[in-house]
Amino acid sequence: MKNWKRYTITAALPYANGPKHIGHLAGAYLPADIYVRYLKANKRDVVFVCGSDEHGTAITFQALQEKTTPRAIIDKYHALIKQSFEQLGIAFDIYHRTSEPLHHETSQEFFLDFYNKGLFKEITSEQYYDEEKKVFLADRYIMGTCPNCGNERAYGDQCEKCGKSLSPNELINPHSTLSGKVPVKKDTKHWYLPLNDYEPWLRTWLLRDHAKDWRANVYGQCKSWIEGGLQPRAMTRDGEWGIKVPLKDAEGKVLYVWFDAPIGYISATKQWAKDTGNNWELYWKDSDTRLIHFVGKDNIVFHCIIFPVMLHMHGDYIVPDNVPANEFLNLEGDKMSTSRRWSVEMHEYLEDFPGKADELRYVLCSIAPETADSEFTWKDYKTRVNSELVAIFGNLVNRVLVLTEQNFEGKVPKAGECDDLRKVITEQREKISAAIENFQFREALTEMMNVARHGNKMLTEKEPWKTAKTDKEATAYTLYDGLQIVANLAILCRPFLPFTSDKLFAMLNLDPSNYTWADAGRQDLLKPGHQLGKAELLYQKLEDDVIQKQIDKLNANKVAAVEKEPKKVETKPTSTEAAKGEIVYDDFAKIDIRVGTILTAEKVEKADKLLKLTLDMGYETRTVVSGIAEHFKPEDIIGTQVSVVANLAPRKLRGIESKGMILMAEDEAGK
RNA sequence: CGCGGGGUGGAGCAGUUGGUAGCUCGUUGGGCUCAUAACCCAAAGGUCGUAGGUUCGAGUCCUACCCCCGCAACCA
Repeated sequence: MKNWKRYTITAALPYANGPKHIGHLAGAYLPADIYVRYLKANKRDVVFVCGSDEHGTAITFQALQEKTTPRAIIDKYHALIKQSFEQLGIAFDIYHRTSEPLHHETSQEFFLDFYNKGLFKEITSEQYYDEEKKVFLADRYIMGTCPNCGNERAYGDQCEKCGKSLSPNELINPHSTLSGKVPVKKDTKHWYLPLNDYEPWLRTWLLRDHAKDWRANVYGQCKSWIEGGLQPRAMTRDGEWGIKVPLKDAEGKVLYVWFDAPIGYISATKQWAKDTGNNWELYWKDSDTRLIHFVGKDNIVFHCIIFPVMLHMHGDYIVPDNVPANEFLNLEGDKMSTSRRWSVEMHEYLEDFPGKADELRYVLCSIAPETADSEFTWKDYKTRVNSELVAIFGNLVNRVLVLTEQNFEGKVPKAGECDDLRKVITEQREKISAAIENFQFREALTEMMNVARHGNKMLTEKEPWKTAKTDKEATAYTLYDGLQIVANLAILCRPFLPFTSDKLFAMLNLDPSNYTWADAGRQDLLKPGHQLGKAELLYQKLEDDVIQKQIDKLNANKVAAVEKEPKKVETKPTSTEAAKGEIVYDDFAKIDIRVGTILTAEKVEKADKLLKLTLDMGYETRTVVSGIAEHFKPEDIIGTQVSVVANLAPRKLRGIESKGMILMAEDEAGK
């Protein structure tokens, strides 16, 4: 393995158009932070950079819609996100922002370097332009009639109704979703990165040289992109919000946000170097520097293909040695989404669980989506905190300290010839190190917890509470070892649980800055006679009501989101099923039809036609499974009223109990 | 349609180069009582998506198929 002199660690720049949720945290920031803390505990030379990504059309459009300025939006969310990270212990060396002049300069230099070397391809094309709003329209902001199915609300990139991919040119009667006006076609010139020219280089660097050390999901994705044939990609956009293209004939054009965003890592490093008196170039241009990008799976292509190509094109820069991308973290069975309000935002968690950053870090690390999508549920959160963090880790610390308090007045007793802790803990330390270096943070966390498990086991075996009455010497030896385990835990848990580590050091009356990773395994971290600090509980057990409140909040958010934007799809009850033969009045009279409001709707797994609905019947809420998924999208029918056969016998459909039957249809008038 | 990832005991996950299927939680029984009813021990529980194939031997390699997630504005 290569002996790296220094490390440049990046975590994906959060897009400053809203708060960021715990999925983002689990995907990129937490693993990056654990890795960095581990490296720093090993006294490695490392810089950990991140910052807000503040450009891009989405922010412009959001400002238009909210009748505010892009600047107001980014200022608000930059501050919010930055503070959340701090409170969660994500210890960036610098959290920069792409709106800083330094970043604009750096990005423009990059652009000009490519331009002057003649590396860009200039391509002129026709694009739709909204004359009222004076903007070029992204495909998604154009709506029209689908040439395939006649749906009048098809988007410029795809018709949601028939699923066909479209280009804006195919739409019949296109109009701008911003102004409602008919857009005009205008010529526009852009600069393209000829990714295809670098395919041979990518094949060598990525497909050949990183076939073994990159994660399967990352490697597979990249391979698919490369083998699918790379296309030149526009690196500029029409617009006002962003970094100006530094050319004379480029009025009204800005750099594509994916051109400038990754350069944000470099700008941030420059700013950090300036602030701390370091040389930024060593961290980006020295071949002994290891560059690692922590991102989520949606960012793989940018960090594994586009940005490395840019760095390679420039010539002076190193390229990433690894991109340990995580998959997605789902929430209570559904994909997380800030806009749909189905998420746990970092700042909301911090408000609702003050002082519990480590609890979240622990849970997210133990369920991190390292190889596949994983799932966060509040019930699981509670279980992991209570039966692992509290019961195993917190409890061990507490019992050791309480016993020491009771028997030795809070002073470290004398050492004995007890177990060879040194060997056990050193072994664990090596396991944790190996796991972290392979980006297997879940595994690493488990091995850290095993140290605490070992401590609990030792106490049970030695029974110091019994020997205290008969053999004071034996008690001393046992508690001496117990205290050494706790001290070792303070070191070993530090990458994962930094706040806990600080508390532990304080409780042991030790200065954390005196200890490095290599000290883990020592059996003499605490000297006999050393006075310990005040013991306190590391964690509180979580009660059911706290968790239930979060679940209720989620469901309430879902309903609130529905009320905020009433849906246009209207439905009407019907019960005409004459084709199936007549029924007598008595049969009909048995049917108890009631009106219910759809609170939630979601696709049923493993079923194309089924939707799982939650209905508010007025007198109760009930779950109904209905075979309407081919005709209605879940989000479109939420909030609508439907007729329900309320006394239909409950029946299990795909494992979900359905209590009732929906009667719905839609006619031409939508009545 | 295609491409990438995944499909392992009740739940969440490990399984590196093929050689007796592991871990955490949960469940059951027992022990202990210093500790936040916490801790320790033991047991039950899996035909490793399906069907073929290669091999002395496959969760692990090959083929076909099924299911889930992603690849599509934004988004880890």
